[in-house]
Amino acid sequence: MARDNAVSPRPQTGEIPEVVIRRLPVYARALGYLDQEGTSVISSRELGERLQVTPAQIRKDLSYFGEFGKQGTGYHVRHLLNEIRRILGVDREWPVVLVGVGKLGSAIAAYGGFSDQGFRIVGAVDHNPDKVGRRVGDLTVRPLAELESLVRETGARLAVIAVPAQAAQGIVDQLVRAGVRAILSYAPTAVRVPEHVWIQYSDPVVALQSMTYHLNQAESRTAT
Amino acid sequence: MARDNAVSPRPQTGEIPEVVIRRLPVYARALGYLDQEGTSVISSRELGERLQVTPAQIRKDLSYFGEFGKQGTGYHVRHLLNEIRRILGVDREWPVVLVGVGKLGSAIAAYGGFSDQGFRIVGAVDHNPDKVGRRVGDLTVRPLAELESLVRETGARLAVIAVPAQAAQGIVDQLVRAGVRAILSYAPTAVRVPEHVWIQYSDPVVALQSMTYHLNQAESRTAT
DNA sequence: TACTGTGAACTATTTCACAGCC
DNA sequence: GGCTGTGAAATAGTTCACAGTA
Repeated sequence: MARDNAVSPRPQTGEIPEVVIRRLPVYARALGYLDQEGTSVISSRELGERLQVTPAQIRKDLSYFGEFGKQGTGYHVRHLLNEIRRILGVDREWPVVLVGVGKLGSAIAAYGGFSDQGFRIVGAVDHNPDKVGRRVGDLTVRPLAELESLVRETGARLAVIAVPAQAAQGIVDQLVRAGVRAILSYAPTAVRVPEHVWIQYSDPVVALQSMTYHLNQAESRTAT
Repeated sequence: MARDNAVSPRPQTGEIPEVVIRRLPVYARALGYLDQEGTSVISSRELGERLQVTPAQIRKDLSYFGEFGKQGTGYHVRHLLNEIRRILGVDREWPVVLVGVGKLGSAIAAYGGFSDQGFRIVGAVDHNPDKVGRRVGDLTVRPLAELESLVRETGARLAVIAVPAQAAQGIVDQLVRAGVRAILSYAPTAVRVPEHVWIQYSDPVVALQSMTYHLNQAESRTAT
């Protein structure tokens, strides 16, 4: 995964840490709710309480991108939200291709939460001929062979994959070849991507397994 | 989230970093595949290539828990896998309750990947009366009112929630009250939990949004 | 020779604490 | 008075580099 940053409109010094970028969407989401609730101004302390994050962290994170707050007052919710959305590039629509429409893939296709946030699933493909032609969400499933042309036609730079582990690397290679630059993978395996391509994994089993460690610890502590 | 560790069977010095614990399941998953493929021994370098992680990191991570390798050779796959499974506490079955059986929740209930890894979904509840009584996977959906008794009866310490943002905090509070100690949340919002309860979030939109930042950066670099 | 396990060095991230401002 | 923005200090995490060993 490429990590280099560069020219920016802000007087930014050096690199912006990846962890900071990962927190920005969380801030944006909370600000969206606050805005809906009619809150127009919020301090880093209040936002931090809501998100269970320290106020200093919020302020420091935002300071990488500019000065968005007002001393003595806090942040204007709507304004900060817009700024973060602009920074993240989510102030426009992103076409996304979906690979794999098994149970999880179908749920993703039907999930409204993407389009709400500007991610439009523009096509879905599946390896399984039985699935091809089926409707999921408002899409018709296309054959895997059409994956690369789908990416090229739609200009999608983002893909979500929900395929079995053995298929993942091959799919990723095809996506990359066709021009995809960021992949969210639900396949339970690690894959290799070139430097300029971003990948993120989401595996519920991995998440649960790291929590069982702590439950065990707590238990053995009690037992002692 | 509590972070304290304590007595341990190993000559372990101090705390084990949370990041290390999060990588353990990833190592375990890869070792499982290696074992299936018939690989019996692997070096940190080879495993690192597969996972796109430095060999030093793998060795360091494992060293928190003991000495599992052989100099000049590497690690015995099956043995290391068993050790990691034991460390994570996934060498036994964990009952899990599922809250919310909308599209995502149903996909989770039907997903075989959990039971393969020792997570058995022992019950599912939903707020919506229309969903109550339906079958998902091999479960019958129960009313939300039965959530606490379900947790108590099954002794579940783990929960997966897939509910709307507004419902999340209330559900979490009920789960905690009933004795749940770790929650995997697909609700698109942050919630508050007491110190002794672990929570992990998984929101695809958040994941995608942090990637669009980088795509934008790459684009503006090219444009300049 | 080819590897592990690990202190020590380095790098990254978080938190503190306070000047400056509304 | 209450809050932001931010250097500096403190912590946390990663990588190096090598002694030890099969």
